[in-house]
Formats: sequence, structure tokens, C-alpha cells
Amino acid sequence: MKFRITDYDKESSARCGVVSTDHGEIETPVFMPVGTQGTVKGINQRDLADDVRAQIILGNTYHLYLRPGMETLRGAGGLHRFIGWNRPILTDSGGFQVFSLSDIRKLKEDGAEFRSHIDGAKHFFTPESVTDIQRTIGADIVMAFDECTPYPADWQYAKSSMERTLRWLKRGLKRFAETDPEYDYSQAFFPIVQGSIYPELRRQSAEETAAADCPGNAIGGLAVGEPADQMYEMIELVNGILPQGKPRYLMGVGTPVNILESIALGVDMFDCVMPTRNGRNGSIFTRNGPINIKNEKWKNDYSPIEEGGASFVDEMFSKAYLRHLVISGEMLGAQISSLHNVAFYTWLTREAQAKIKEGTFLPWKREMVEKLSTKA
RNA sequence: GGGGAGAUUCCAGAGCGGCCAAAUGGGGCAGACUGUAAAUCUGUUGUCUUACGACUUCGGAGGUUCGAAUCCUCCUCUCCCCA
Repeated sequence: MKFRITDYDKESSARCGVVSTDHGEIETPVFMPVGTQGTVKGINQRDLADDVRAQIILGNTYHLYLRPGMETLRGAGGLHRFIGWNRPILTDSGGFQVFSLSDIRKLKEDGAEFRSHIDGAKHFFTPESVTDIQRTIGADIVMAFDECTPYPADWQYAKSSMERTLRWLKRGLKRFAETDPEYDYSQAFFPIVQGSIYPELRRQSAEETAAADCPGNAIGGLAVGEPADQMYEMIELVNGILPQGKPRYLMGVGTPVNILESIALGVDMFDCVMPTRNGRNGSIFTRNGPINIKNEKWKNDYSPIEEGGASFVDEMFSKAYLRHLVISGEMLGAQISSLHNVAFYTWLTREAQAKIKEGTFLPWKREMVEKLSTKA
């Protein structure tokens, strides 16, 4: 994997770049739709490629390991072939599940024991096993096993959690170095910065993470409940330490506004479940702010979902029709909403690229943030 | 023609003397959702009021009672069974 920066914004830390993988190039800043179980929920791969123009999608180690399981993925020749997606894939390591499944998980120095949320069976994940699993899945970008530190966390917990993530990083990286890809393309390994909302911890984590000298770096443990301003402070601090010349991936973030602000702070890659999950639940992101399509006010609004929107569904279907579908619990409602939202997210990052290249990023961002912050 | 059951807040349906503005579910309305245990979850749903609270509701009309959705009388209307 290679990264080259093509444009710098003069007024902010924003930049444009190109990540090259064996499955193709990724122009950054980029939004990567989340496809936890080998599917971006509600969107088929053709629409994802042709309409959404997704350049790369995510998969999840924990979920794919439990189902369909390694045998099936290996038999298929890796996740790309299994799901019919020949562009890049990044897999999360299961570090987020250490956070989100805290009720059914035991954290140990060696790794994390999960009771499967599917059948209750015990599974033990270590930095090594998680790396191996991602080799078998065949992700282009493999994430280190970390603990997404919960918020709020006291300083002591945040520190020990962050330090454990660093120890896990060394182990995962060692395993990655000792193993080879299982398929005929290369893989890259990204470490993850933690440290909760404590500047000293974030600094230490960022320095040691940068020292690991991986081809790209991730920032984790944010947008977990802390105020947005604190999140931005952490991003700014960490980005000041992570190497300029490598892609920076802000994990799990976020709202359209979060993304624009973070691009300004020098983040290159994003993923978030928001466009799909919120879409299924009736929240439609538009250039003029989010709308709740379930609201009565759209009942007889036959105007397009979004005039000039990024997806073909935007002018093909009306708000009233989409509202009807979502309210009726029809599958197509979730599909259209998801497609619209994910297309909106990828449009937003493409637009950011264009503005950075034009040198008009900051004023555009200001205007967008203003519009996106109020309900349409 | 004979026998029986019932009418409750938008709907279905509990309640069967005070703890009932009335359970529960649905529907409606609104909100939440940030590396997906989510096609999920939460709030609200008689009127007025910021609130305390006040007021009008349980087919209709009367009555019993300190007090009635709940008991009695009559009326209206539904439904079921047998002919």
C-alpha cells in the first residue's frame, strides 16, 4: 500500500491524496461505508460501486469470524470474492466489539474473551489471532486489535487501556510481519491511537503508534460520548504527531459535520454506520441538513428526496413515497434511505476533495457546516 | 319466533364500587442513533395549564351510593346459537 498527497489546503490541515492498493486506488478524503457482515446493509454491490461510487468498504473481523466463519471465507478465496467486490476492503479488528459488547466480554492482558452474541459460545481473540483472521479474510487494510476505550473513563483506566492497546499493537504487528497474505495481493497493517480525552495519553499513544512506522495510522476511541469539541482537540493533537505523509483514519466518525471538521484537521479516511443505520431509522441526510422522513410534514410532499442529489433514487422517488415506505416498514424504504445517505456521504467527501484542490475548502466547509447543522 | 352475549379513550381489548383519565398491544405523533448484538430503542397519545392542578369522558336517559366505567331500571344498537 502506498500513499501520496496530491494537494494541501493552504488555510487548514486538509489535504487530498491517493492510497494505492492492489485492489485499486482510493482518493482521499474518503468515506468508507461500513459492511460489517460482508454487506453494506441494504445496498447491493453494484449500486455501491456504480451509484454510491464507494472506493473502499469495511468488514468486521469479529462478525465474519463468527459467521460465515474462516472455512467459508478461505474456501471462497477471501472476502472480496465471497461478496463480489473487487475494490479495496478494510477490516476492523473487533476492537470496537471490545467496547460495544462489554457485557458479554472479559478483557484480559492476553486478549479478549467474547461470548458470541449469536449463540453464546466462548471465543478468545488475541492480537495474533485477530491478525490471522484478517489474513484469511484478505482485507487490503488490516486493523490492529485495540480496546476502544469507553467514555467516560478515568485517567487511570484510560492510561492502562491505552497502554494495553500499545502492547497489543506490538504483538499484532509482530504476527503480521511473520505471516504472509493468503491470496495474491498485499495487505497493509494500521495501528490505532487511543487515550480517551486526555492530551498526555493521546500524545504518548500517538508517538508510540507513529514509531511503529506502519503505512497508515488510525485514531480510535472518539465519538463515544464526549463533547464534539473535545473530539476535535484530540484529533488536532494526534494529527500533529502522526506522520504527515501517511493516511490518517478516524475510526467510526461520524456526522457530516464531524467529517468536514475532521478533514480540516487533516484526517483522510472515515467510516461510520450512521448513513445506513440512521437511514433505516428514517433519518435522511441532505445538503440542507438532516430530515426525519417519518415526520408528518412530508406526508404529501411529492418533491424529490433531494433535488440534484448524489444517488439515482434522489429524483426517482418523492419524499412522500419514501416516507410511506419507511413508515410501512417496507424493505425498500430502508434500501432507498441507505443508498441515499451513503451516496450523500461519499458525495460530501468528493466535494471536499474538489474544494481542497480549488483552494476554497474552508469557506465551503463553513457554509456546509452551517447548513448541515440545522434541520432541513 | 326462541335463547344467549355485549356496547370502554383513534383501533383491538383489560377493568367489574373508591388506588381509573382508565392496564396491555396496535396505530398516530415526536425524539435518539457516530470502527453495527439495531429494519432498533425511547418518549408521548381526553381538554385546559409552564407546573401544581382543574375540568369533561367508559352507547343513551334516569336511579342507588359519601363515591359509579363498574350496581339497578328503561331505551337504542350490535353480535352469536337454535328454529
